[in-house]
Amino acid sequence: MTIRLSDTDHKPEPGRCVHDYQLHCGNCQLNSICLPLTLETDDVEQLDSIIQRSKPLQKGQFLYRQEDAFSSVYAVRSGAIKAYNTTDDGREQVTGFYFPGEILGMDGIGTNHHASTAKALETSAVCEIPFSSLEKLSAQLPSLQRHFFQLMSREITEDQQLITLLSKNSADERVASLMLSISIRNAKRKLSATHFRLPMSRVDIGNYLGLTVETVSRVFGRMQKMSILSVDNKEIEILDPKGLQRLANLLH
Amino acid sequence: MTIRLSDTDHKPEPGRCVHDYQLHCGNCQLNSICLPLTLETDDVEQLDSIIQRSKPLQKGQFLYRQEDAFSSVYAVRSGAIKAYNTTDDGREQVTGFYFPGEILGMDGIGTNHHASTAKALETSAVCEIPFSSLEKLSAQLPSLQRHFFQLMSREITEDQQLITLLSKNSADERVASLMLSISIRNAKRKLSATHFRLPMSRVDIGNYLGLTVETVSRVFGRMQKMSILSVDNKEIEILDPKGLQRLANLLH
DNA sequence: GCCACACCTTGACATAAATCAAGGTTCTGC
DNA sequence: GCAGAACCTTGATTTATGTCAAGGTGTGGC
Repeated sequence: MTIRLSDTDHKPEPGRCVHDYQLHCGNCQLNSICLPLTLETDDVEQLDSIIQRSKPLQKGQFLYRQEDAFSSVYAVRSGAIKAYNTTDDGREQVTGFYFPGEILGMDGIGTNHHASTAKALETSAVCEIPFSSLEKLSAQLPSLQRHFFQLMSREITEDQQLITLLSKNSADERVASLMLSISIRNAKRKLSATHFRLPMSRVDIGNYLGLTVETVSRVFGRMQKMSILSVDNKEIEILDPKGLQRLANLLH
Repeated sequence: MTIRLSDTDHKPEPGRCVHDYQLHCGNCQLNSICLPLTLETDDVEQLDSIIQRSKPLQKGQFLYRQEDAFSSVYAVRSGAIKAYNTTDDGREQVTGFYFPGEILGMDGIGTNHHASTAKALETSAVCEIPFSSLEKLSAQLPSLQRHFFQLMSREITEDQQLITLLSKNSADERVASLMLSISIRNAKRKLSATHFRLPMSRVDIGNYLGLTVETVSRVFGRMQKMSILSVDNKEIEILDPKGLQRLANLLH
């Protein structure tokens, strides 16, 4: 259960693909949805130089824990991470799922301590971006400063959409919205928008959406019966995208 | 229903207090909880020079509306503002109440359009902070950049706390938490932590907390019966702070 | 290849909060 | 100071989702 981020003695095995460890922002396929988005080539190199890449996290390992001192934000390179809060009375609330190209950890900036715990849902690689370096570089590169402000702002609007979902929508609408969100985010990464494997358990989905496992399971059952989804354990196929949007209440 | 922010021909009436219109960040009593928090005297003056103050908003007037082009963030100087999202199907979700010293409008940075509508709950004065100026100044003043990153981060963690509240807590716990939040924010402004007037309606409270008006009203009734609160319409007195914390589930 | 455990599904029942309904109170404009 | 509107309260009833319970399925370790 050790965090391996600082482990640097990794030697690529002969004959094994090592591109993960030679990756730079400039040639990363995710850079169109990640931090370097709006940067010029020279600026990307500067950003690249502050980013630390490391060995992948295994399923169940922690990227950071609630109350840990905050020092970096992280970009997911591969895999999937869940972030969750633990309340005083020990209950957990999943606040987000992070897929490749997405940034997490910004909730620690305000207090210098992480306000949530981040855990790998499957084997995942992340880029660590030391915040102090990011701050300095941001002051020099207006487009980076702007971009980071925008990322944080988007995190705010996404949280507010989740607030609305939890407060106003039925179990079916919530699950449909999550499936659509994952579908859209897959499409952005040039993956199938209609056929994917969920990295998280039903418990995690329920926790994120404010529902019990049983309810999530029943909703999947109903959607399957309505031929909107085909659900085979964690394999999801969206059979009727319009129907799913209608269920999510996104189609007038 | 006009927004009066750009109205500048105000002439102080003789014998009427005009200090609102001569206020600077340097002498503002709220500056310990507002933007200038960590700035040196010279820097405060620079910040002060970009801030636009204006005539107060009357109750019901809009500071900005969802979809409006984003150009500024706002600090509340007096009164109270509510922010809410309107969904595609016309339902509203209150995402926050903003009191003096608090900053709103940051949800517009990500897309250059406001993601919510901000409406005055009572006569309110605000300071308008043009974002382009704030960005430029932030690049020059590291402590301002840091402070603004922190403000956005705190907005994220607060939204995540609301997510947890909506997802995991009962009606009583939600209402108790809101009362405590208002009490704590009042204390920060050197106002009474135990006796205050709610600027928002029961409908707004219910909307914010994901409850109906009837439920909110019944919860207040119950708390009154338990001698935790004294509720006289919008006048609230916290009779038993410990009891309220226990109800909010914040006391082990 | 099998055991154990975590994960998922389905059914029966309980319940918190929503909905529906009616009446009371407070505020606002004239 | 009055009329109308907006706001708030309280009661009776319904309902979506939670809880409890039991059994099925997939998966990783040995």
